[in-house]
Amino acid sequence: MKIATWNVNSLKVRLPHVLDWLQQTNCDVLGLQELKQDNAANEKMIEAFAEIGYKFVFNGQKTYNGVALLSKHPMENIVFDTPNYEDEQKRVIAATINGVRVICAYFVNGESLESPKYQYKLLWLAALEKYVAAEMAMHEKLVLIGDYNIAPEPRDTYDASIWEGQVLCSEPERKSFNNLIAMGLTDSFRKFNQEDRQYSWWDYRNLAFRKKQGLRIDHILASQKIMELATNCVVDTAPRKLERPSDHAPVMITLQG
DNA sequence: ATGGCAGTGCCTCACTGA
Repeated sequence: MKIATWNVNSLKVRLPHVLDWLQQTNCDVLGLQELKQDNAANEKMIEAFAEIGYKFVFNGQKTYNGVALLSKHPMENIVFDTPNYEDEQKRVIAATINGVRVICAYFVNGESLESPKYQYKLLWLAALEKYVAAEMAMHEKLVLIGDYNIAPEPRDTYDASIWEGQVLCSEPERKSFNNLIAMGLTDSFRKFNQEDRQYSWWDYRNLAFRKKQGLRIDHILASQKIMELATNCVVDTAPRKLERPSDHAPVMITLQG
């Protein structure tokens, strides 16, 4: 079983990339972020995904945010948004697939430490932590996948002298990431890859991708029962090389069985 | 080679992203 996450930065623009990637990887489950379209537009894409064998459930809004799950297998107990947290922004969707609880999230960016959006980020993170803790108690097999907008360590940025202490790398954000780890989740990518310069996002500007100037901010955190089945976790940079790419690359975990 | 983004929408600018 393969489970992946991908911030597509507009599903309208990236639909061909997503369709091709699903067919090439034969991925079982793909969580999407930043669809940037409302559910009326999402509904019009159900058929395109069905034609290649994927079910499509979504939590969309116009212009901003929006998340979805694509799956070859039935999706059960679909939950939209973070329970017990009022949020106009559509950032979370969850489902159980083949006995695995999959929570797909588009974490708040935060803009800068001085921004009101940063305060929103910290409150949003606190609510997500509570939600994940409750889900962990109910599901032994669980993955929290998505665009975290958090680089967990200095080596997850192309230049720590620029990024340390800044948004995406601040102590409170990393504390929240580590709170998730403390719950029993594992940063699955680092279980299999300890190399430096491993990123999942590259700025469109300044030839950042070619210069390998990126950040590792898209993650698959997995429970112990999932890690026991995991054989690999990779960032697939191939879609970032296509014409009109998303600025993020997909991250995919492979499980045996 | 000195590069100067990309997406959306009340669309030729403003806003957001990371």
